[in-house]
Amino acid sequence: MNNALKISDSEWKIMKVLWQEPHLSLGEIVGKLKADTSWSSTTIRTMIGRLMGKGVVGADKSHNNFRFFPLASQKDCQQTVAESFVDRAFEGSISLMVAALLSGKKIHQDELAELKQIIETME
Amino acid sequence: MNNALKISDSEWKIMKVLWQEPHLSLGEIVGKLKADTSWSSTTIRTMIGRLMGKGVVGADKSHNNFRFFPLASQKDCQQTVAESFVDRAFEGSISLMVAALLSGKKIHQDELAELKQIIETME
DNA sequence: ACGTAGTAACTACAAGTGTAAACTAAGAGG
DNA sequence: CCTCTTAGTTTACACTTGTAGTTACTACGT
Repeated sequence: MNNALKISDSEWKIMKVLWQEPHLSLGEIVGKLKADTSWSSTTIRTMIGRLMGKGVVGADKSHNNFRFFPLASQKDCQQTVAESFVDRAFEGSISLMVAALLSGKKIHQDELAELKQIIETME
Repeated sequence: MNNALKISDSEWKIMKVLWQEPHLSLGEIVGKLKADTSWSSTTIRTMIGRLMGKGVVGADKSHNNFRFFPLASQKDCQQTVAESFVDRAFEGSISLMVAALLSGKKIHQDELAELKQIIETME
């Protein structure tokens, strides 16, 4: 995912399913997505095709049908999009973004603790 | 900006100019954008029109031409987009996102210090 | 009064996104 | 062997985004 490819919102949902469990068939992906979307299987298939076109999803046809799997790791994709997001909306400043997020209403105390820990393990 | 409006990448650049200095004419906006884009003035005008359509930019026609100004504050917009971004890419976990960002190569020590401070002033 | 510069307003158009129907092939079950 | 279910493939279509040309207006300076 070094290439600056754009994964759209909807496509991202499919990637999440695949990251969580690779090598799924179309039907299985549809099943997993039933929960948060009401996309038809052809819709999902279209998006998988686009993701393959973007080189972030691969397919292998073992038996009769394809099984799809991610070609880019979630970590890499997350990092890439996070960086470009921070650049675009916060001039690259992580702290500005965190400040904006923390100023929003509901910050769990846990979240703060975790954050603190991450930063400490970092330096 | 409570409405979940989408401001596209390019539009965002225009908003930034307007946030930095409101009440600019088209020509002035074009001037400010010369630095990082090579958009023609009609292109910019088109985007301003779209932003007005989305209700995030207003115009007042004082003399002969319009002066544009933001109707949504940068803070609000940043918070909105940051929240939706974290939700989409990191399941809402700020710490996950920060971890991803910090694991990227170049983290300035300053950045870390600032972050730490933000978190401390927070609890 | 007239050209010029800056704008407004309208139109355009390709690529990307969201969403899916339709048609087809092919294995699974009876 | 025939039908049903699943999946693959093709085609579609509206909306958004990026990008801009064209045409018409209007104040401003000469």
